[in-house]
Formats: sequence, structure tokens, C-alpha cells
Amino acid sequence: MTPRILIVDDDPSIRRLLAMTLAFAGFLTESASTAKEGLKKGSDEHFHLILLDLGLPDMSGVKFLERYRADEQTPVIVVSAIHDESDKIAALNAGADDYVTKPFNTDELIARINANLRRVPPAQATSPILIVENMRMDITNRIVSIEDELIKLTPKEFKLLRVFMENQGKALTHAWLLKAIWGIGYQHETHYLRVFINQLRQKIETDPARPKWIVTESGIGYRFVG
Amino acid sequence: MTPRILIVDDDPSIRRLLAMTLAFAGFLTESASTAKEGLKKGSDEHFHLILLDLGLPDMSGVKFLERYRADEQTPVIVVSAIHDESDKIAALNAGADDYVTKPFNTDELIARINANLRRVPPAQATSPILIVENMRMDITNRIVSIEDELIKLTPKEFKLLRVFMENQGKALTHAWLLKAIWGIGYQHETHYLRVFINQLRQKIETDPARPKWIVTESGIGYRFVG
DNA sequence: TTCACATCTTGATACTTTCCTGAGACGATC
DNA sequence: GATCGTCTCAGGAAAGTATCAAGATGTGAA
Repeated sequence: MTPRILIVDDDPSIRRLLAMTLAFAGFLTESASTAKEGLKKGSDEHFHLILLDLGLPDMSGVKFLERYRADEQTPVIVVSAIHDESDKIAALNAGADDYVTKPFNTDELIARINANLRRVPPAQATSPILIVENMRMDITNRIVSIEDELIKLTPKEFKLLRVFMENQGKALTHAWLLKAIWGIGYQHETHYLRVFINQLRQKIETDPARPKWIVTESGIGYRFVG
Repeated sequence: MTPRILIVDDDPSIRRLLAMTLAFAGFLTESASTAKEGLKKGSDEHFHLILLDLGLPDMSGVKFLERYRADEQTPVIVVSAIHDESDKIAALNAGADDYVTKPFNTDELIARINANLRRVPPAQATSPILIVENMRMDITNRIVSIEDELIKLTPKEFKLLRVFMENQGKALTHAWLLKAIWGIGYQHETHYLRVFINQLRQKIETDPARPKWIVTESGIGYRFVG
């Protein structure tokens, strides 16, 4: 399985250089130009490793690592210019796994990436198509249909429905669902959930007021029944 | 349907190794020992994928790709020795879809071949004419028409529309589309895409402000619906 | 070569969708 | 009919998208 790497760097030319170098070395890459975007991508999708440039415009490397390390353990390699030494040390202390200084030697970078990848066991693969009665969800192509009719969902709605379909029959608590969709730190914002459950029901239930699929487990959470 | 793969490599022992490996993995193979022969076979017969060795005696990889990409869309995986870095980057920019460095791991090679085959739907890959409702695209002659009316498209617009028609119904991410049109290293330049989507819509949609064919999937990318 | 033309890139700005949040309605249970 | 948990609507902030137009780049003809 080919490792996926997330590049977080604000300089477009360096992003391209890194993307190409890593592509040559046999990795799949995604990139983000700001720390914020990097955090979002990092929590939305699975990556095997993150290349983080120090000196992003919107957030310090340390802050990024602190936020990121709150719920993920993907290895992070810091890339930094030779001057910001103290920043680099702080980043390592904040949980970076390794660092490379700019301008970097590509072979060395690749060697370090491989070394860090070896530390982490391979992730599990999820099945690409989920079917529950006449509802069908093709995850990779993002196609959700009921009776062959395409249902248009926003990213959050899609994520929510996916979690439901992957756990059909089980009662899922508010806290569990919130963590699955929004990540750690939102366990008590039950209201988000209500609103999105409502929206999902509007889109998939024949009679949203009397839901057939997403049933409420009062005091607990919700259950998706097939 | 068994995928057909064309191997272009001047080293006979590597040709044989590749042919055996691929045959064992269930592919049909043909081989060519020069770029010229490769181009000829590639245009005479249909292949689902091409394995191209960099450093052929009679033509650079870049030249091959430029000539080949002038009228074919078949995925090309570059195989190269670890040196000549700049040549490799040039090859990717010229439109290679992926690459593997020698010496390669055969399992990885097969995985990459399968991944790239997946990008182009087999049923339509064989047909030089794509039809979706009243829209018709003749790939070899680069002609697109709607209701028998000719639509004039620039090269990039054509490529974009083609990718859409070959993947109708699926939601295609920005990154995926950028890779398909611009190649590796442009995954983040979402703005290009917006401009070209807009231009395409102006040309093919009856009401470009309320697109019927190219629908946007906010936060994800675009979907071409037939 | 130089020019004219078409295409591609980039920037600025207007616009739309999605998401968050507050307020009130509803409906069970006691 | 009071209380608790849940549903629903709607306004506004933030994120994401569309569109226009000017600058760059490339290509073929004179």
C-alpha cells in the first residue's frame, strides 16, 4: 500500500517541488498552504506522515503540533530554514518526530520519511460501497442514492451518513457521534448534532417527522436501522 | 476484459522481466524496444496502459510523452533509474501519470498499474467516441458537438470535458481533477480549475449560471451528470 | 525575426453554500 | 402543567465558488 503524505507549506514552488520529489519516491501526496487547512485535511482524511514547514503565516509550528497531536499520532517531519533554530527546538519538544533543514537534500528527506513510516503500523482499509436496503453509498465516488435517485449531501452530512451506515443497528451516543464527525473537543455540543440530524432526515427520510432510518434513542443518541 | 499493457524499454532483460511479471498478474503485454516503435504500436492498437522506460536510445521520455499525448489519453507509468532527476520531473510535467524507480518492487508496480487503470473506465477507454445524452465527443478527431452543433474547445477544456465524460456520475475532487489535467504537483491550485470550469460551462451549458451537466460539490469538487 | 492571435495564468471582486448558533415549539414523562 | 430532552426554523459568519479582466506565455504566419 502506497503511503499518503500531507505537505503543509505556504510557498507554492516548494509545495510543487516536494510533491514531485515525493511522487518520484513513490508516495501519494496532498498539500495544504496554511496551518488551518493542514489541520482540517489531517483530521478529515488519513495520512501516513505529515511534512510541516515552520514559519507558516497563520500559526506557529508549535501551535500546529499541539493542536494536531491532540487527536492524531501520525508522524510529523518538520522542514525549516536554517535560521529559526529555536523555533525548531520548540517544534521538536512539541512532538515533531524529525526535522530537515532547507535547502534539503531530496535523498535524505526520502530516507527520513521512510524511517519514520516504518515506525507506524499500516492502517486498515474500509470497504468502498455500503448498501442498506434501497440506499446505496459509494464512498470513493461520493455517490449516495435511494432507489437510484442521487441524493446531494454536504461534506458533513455525508460524513454523518457514512458513520451511520458503517454502524447500522447500533445505538450511537451523542458524544461518540460528535467525536466521529467533528473530532475531539466537541463532545458536549449536542446541538450541532440535532441540526445536522434534522437536515439529513429532510434529505433521506420519506417522512422526516416520522423517521424510518435515523431513529432517536432518547437520552442516549441515535440509531440507524436498515 | 483483460487489460493490455505496452512495455517500452530498450533493455531486453527488463522487457522480459516485466512481461513475465505482468503476465503472471493477469495482464496481456506487448513490447517495443524503441520510442519510435512504441509510438507506432501505441497508435495502431489500443492499450489500457503504457510502461515507459526513461532513457531510451532514440528519444527522450519527454518527447515521447509530448508526441503520444497529442492524441491519446492512455495512462503512462514512467519507469526510471534513480539518477537523471531533472529528466524525471520533466517527464511528469509532460503528462506521465505515475512512475516507478528501478529497481522496482513487483507488487508495488502491479498495485500502481491497477490504480491507474481504475482512473480510466474500461468500457469507454476502448471507444474513441463518447456520448452523453445529446453531447458527442470524438476523441481521435477532437470534435465535440451538442445537438449536432459544433463546440469549439481549447486543449485544456477538451481534456477537462473528456475526463468528465469518462467519469460521469462520480464526484471528482479538486486534487484529482488537477492531477488529471495539469499533472502531479498542482494539487493545490484550485483556482485554475474554477476558471476552466467556468469557461467550459459557458460553452456547453444552456444556462451557465444554473449548470445542468457540471454540478459543483461544494467543499469537494465537481460532478458530471448525464 | 516580428507580429497577431489564441490560450493559459493570475488577481480582484462579487456571489453562493455550508456551517454555526440562538430562540421558540413540540412532545413525552412525571 | 412543569420539566426534560428533542425538533425545527431562521439569521448571520465563515468557507467556498463564480466571474471578469488584465498580464503572461506560447504558436503559427508573414
